This record gives sequence, structure tokens and C-alpha cells, in this order.
Amino acid sequence: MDWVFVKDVKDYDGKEVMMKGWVYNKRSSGKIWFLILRDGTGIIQGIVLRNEVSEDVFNKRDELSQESSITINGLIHKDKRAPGGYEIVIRDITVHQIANDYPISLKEHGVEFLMDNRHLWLRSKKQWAILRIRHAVYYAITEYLNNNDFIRFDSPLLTPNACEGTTTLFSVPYFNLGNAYLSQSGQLYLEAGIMSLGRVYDFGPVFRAEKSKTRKHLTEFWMMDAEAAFVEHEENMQIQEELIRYIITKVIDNNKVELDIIERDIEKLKKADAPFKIITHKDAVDFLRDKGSEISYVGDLGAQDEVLLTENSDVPIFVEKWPKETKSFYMKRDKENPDLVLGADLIAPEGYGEIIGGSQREDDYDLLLQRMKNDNMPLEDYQWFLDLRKYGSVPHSGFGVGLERLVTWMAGVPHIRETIPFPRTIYRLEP
RNA sequence: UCCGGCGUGGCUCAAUUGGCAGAGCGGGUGGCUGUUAACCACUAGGUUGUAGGUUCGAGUCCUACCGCCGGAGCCA
Repeated sequence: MDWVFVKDVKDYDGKEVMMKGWVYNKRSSGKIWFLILRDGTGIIQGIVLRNEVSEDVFNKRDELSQESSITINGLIHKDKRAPGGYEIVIRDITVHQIANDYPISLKEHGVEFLMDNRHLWLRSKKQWAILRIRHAVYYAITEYLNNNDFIRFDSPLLTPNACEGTTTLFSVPYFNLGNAYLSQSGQLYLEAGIMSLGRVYDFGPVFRAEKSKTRKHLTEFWMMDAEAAFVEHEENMQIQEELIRYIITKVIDNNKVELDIIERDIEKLKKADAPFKIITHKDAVDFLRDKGSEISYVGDLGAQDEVLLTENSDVPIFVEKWPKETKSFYMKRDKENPDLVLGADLIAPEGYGEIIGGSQREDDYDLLLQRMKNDNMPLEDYQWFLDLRKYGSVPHSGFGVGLERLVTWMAGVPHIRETIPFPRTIYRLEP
């Protein structure tokens, strides 16, 4: 007898199959009872009829509790009354283990309780859907990059210093060499990679010891950094737009079930798959001040500013050409105005905030050195980075995508903590 | 770190003016042949976050601490 996954039952209508999984729920109605089985690929309703199975199998009703692990045999058939359109008429049930006192019921729970039980909460339908969308987003990103000649180039996670000077770092003891720091971005290493491979990306966890406590922050999150030689500011934004629109179409096409479970408004995602807007930082500040924001011309956008800026836009918005003081030392200055840098942040619609930060990089040795001196950076630690401007320097650009931010937007969930299996935040390290 | 809010059975919440701590879910027992977070009946389950204080009397008022939630800043 074939072992069949829930996702494939439509191919087995009228056939006897075996299924393996966990009891999601059960409902009893006297001489008939329903067993809701989940198997990782989906959920299916099983039906047990008193006069069609042995007494032993029928009485499993009283024994099986939520999340008990089982193997069942039965007949797949189409039935409008079944959620999902198919159900399995159960002939036999083999119990692997009876789960006692599973803490998470199908009713409502509080955030703290669910987070304390994150290892079990992952099994819930909504979490299942979000994690599958996470996978789809991850897969679409690598697929796009692969199709566009980017080579995976893994940056180190243990680094001797900060890639971006200001932010707080997690430090770990490192043998006789003092402290190492957990990477907050592999970007600088990617800049070395492009001089070998042309276009590269890394994709992995990065760490920020910021004391941020918002619905958009994790201390450990996954970032895809891409970098490309001979690509300048405008083209850099084009690549980002293509990438994001590719992800949107893939998620809409392949994750209808998941989007439905989490009640995502798919129309909003569809509308975002259109040419993105580009606005300069100065025009953005003008616009925001006009709307009543007290934002400064030399500051970053606040959370409220991001909402205001995108509230009437169906598509993400690039905010480009920032005052050089507000951005990192490695960004290339705008030829037309040396007080600005050729950086762009991509702000997602619906208030989901910044999902990409990118820029053309400074490729002139002297200008870069001057900028690093101004920031009092330890030049000896960055000699290798300066070398890249000494031996065949070229114009180049790159950007970093926050995976969880992107998933939060795609899935339309209110908090980033649900978009990663085991979130790490300022106040939570467990489970 | 700052501002605001909340801590009551395993879970989610009620408790009027300071006056007998209660319900739903989950657990247990029984019932029901098409349920959709099924339903019905019965049942067990409590040092109201901790430590003080006010009061005849505190879940409720006051103080401190702890924990959590929401927001801000910083950022992806």
C-alpha cells in the first residue's frame, strides 16, 4: 500500500493508501467520528465508521489525543463536506505514541505562552503556513540570483571587527586572538568576492546586539547580501526591483493554500508587482513634513514616516540619495552633490517598513580612505578592504535583503517573531 | 533604555462601589451516524506574579520588585 502525503491525495481518489502524521483534532458523533490528521504537507479529515472497522479501531477515539503520532490506512475519496475536498475513510490505525497533555489547544493563547512553547507552536496551522512561505521566499531569492549569474559566496560569521562601525556587536572569546564578533553583514567580504566572480551573494544569519524592541527587529536574522561588479546605482535598484517582483509572483503562484490560511490579502501583493517608485531622500522629507512629520533633513526615517510615505502606494518605494552623514562610510558619493551618497532603501507598502538597504560603493581609494579616517576607523583592520580599491578597482554596487522582514510583508503577519522558527529578541533566548 | 498597559485554575478571560473567586476551552465520565476550533449533560481543578502596607474586610486601593505586552529610538 502506498504511503501518500496529504498534498497528493487528489491523485489517489478511490485508492487505498497509508498516511503518517499527527492527530490535529478529533470530533466524535456517536457511531461516527472524525480524525483530523496533519502530516507536514497538509491537513486531511479522516472518518471512522462504527460498522466498517473493528471495535478496537473504533475505540481508538477515546485513546487518541491531540498530537498523538499515528499511521492510518484507508480509502481516499472526494467529499464536499470535507475541508480540502478530500477525506480518508479509515480502515486501520496504528499508534506510534499517545501525546499526553499537549499544551496548545485550538483555542486562543497569549503571546508569552506561545513563545514559551515555540517548539510546539510551530505545529499550528498558521505557523506552518508562515514557515512554508518563508521557505518559498528563500527559494525564490536563490532561484532569481542563480538565474542572473550570481554565485554563492559565503562570508564568514566570525569577524575581527564591525562591518558598519556604529551598531552594537555580539562578541565571543577567540583563542589567543582576543574577541571575535558575530557578523552583522557579509557585505565587505562580498566586495572582495566580486573581483573574482563578478556577481556574488551570501545568505545566512547575521547578528545585531541592538536593544531594539519592536515588531520589526530580531537580534539574529537571515540576510541575503548581493554584490555586483560594474553595476551602478540605477541598475542596482533595477536588480532589486526585479528580485522582489520575482518573489511576489512565485509566492502568489505557489502558496495559495498558505496565503489563504493566514488570510493574506492577495490583491495587495498582486498590486505590488508593478514598477516601483523612486524618490530622493530630500523629496521624501519634503513630502513627510508636508504631511505633518517632524522629520529632519539629515535623519533616518522613523516608523511613522515609513507608514506615511507608503500609505497611498501599492508598490514599494526606493528612497535614494541620502545625506552622507546618515549612511555608512562605504557608500559612493553622488557626483552631482558630494553631500549625498548613492544609497537607496526600499520601503515595503502597507507599513511593513524597510526590506532592503543598498548602495553603489565607493571605489576611489583616496575618497574611501578619507571617509574612514573621518569615522576614526581602525585602518589596519581594513587594509584588505582598501586593497580592493588598489588592484583593479571598478564601479560596483550591492544590497542586503532582510529575509524575515520580507516574509512578514509577504505573509502579512503583524510581528516578525512568527517568521523565523526560533526567534531571538532582546528579551528572549529560549527555546 | 524611555513612555504606556497588563499579571486571577493547564490555556483564554470574567468578578459591579473594597464585601461568598466564576465561565469557556483543555482533562475525566456519559450521550449523539456528517462533524467543520462540532455539540449536550455531569465532574475534578485556585496561596489571584512576589514582598510589604492601608482597611472590620483587598483579585480590586498604595509602595517596591519581577515578568510580559504595545509603542519610541536604532536598523534589514
